[in-house]
Amino acid sequence: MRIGQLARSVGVDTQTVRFYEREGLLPPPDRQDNGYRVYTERHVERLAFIRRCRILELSLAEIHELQRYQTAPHQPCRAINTLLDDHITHVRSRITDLQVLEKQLVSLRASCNDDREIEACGVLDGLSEGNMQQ
Amino acid sequence: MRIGQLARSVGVDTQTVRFYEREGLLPPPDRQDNGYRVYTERHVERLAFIRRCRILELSLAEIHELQRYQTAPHQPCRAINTLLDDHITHVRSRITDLQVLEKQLVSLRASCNDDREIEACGVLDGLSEGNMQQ
DNA sequence: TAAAACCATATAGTCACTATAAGGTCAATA
DNA sequence: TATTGACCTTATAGTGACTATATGGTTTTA
Repeated sequence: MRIGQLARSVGVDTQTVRFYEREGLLPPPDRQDNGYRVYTERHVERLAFIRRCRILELSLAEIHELQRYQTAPHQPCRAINTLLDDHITHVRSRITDLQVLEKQLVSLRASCNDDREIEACGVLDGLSEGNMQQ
Repeated sequence: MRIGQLARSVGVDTQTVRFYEREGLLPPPDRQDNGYRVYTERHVERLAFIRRCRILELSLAEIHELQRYQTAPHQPCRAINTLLDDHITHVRSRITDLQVLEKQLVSLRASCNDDREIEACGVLDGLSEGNMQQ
């Protein structure tokens, strides 16, 4: 299978596939005589793994770490669970941050309506004066 | 006032101040004979405005747009409100995405405990098998 | 046979900084 | 006086995860 078919089958761009290879996330495949990359089912699985991790917004470094664990099947899996726990913590903290942000934005928005001149705009005023509760 | 004092007074790095100048967000200040930048109160206000916008996670492009509006004080301010509404929409949609993500991660995490071998790790298994509900 | 679709590499751009290198300026101290 | 330290300058590269572009070779299809 060539790079286009691999990419389509997993739903990424061919550029992204080459990028993952450069980053060491996807093993370099064999080449045809013309230099074209030839992929196997193993590559499809490996790329699909990366894609699923990315959908969960794991970083490439975290995916790398997971791949390293896969090469030591008889080690305890605590590190994997920890990695996921840390990621969950990260996601939750980002949600909290954004919820605070949303409140601030909504409150700022409430300080104006559409029928003013820019000079009197409550939003611009709120951004200009320092009465923001950090 | 020199760049260090300006930066400290607003809580950013001097590099960031120069970066904003290059990006056209902060007007180029006068220079001393030795080439040092000299800032005024106006610059402090301008930088503080940028900083407050950044705390609300407005992009530099959006901040630029707001600054353009400021130069036309008698135009109606609807565009400003719209910019903020769009940003609120963006933040809300990101929150929703992350909440979905969190559920998926927690469910994945529940499929394992710390006492297994990597080979049998529920988390790794969940990432490897394609039974993810997108 | 020619066009379309595919493949290759290399390089630059995105965003908002942050880090590093290499050097000039200035005031206070040894 | 020399030197240390804190400041300032510019230029360039790195971050993360791609995405876009340029340039050219190969294969497939009409």
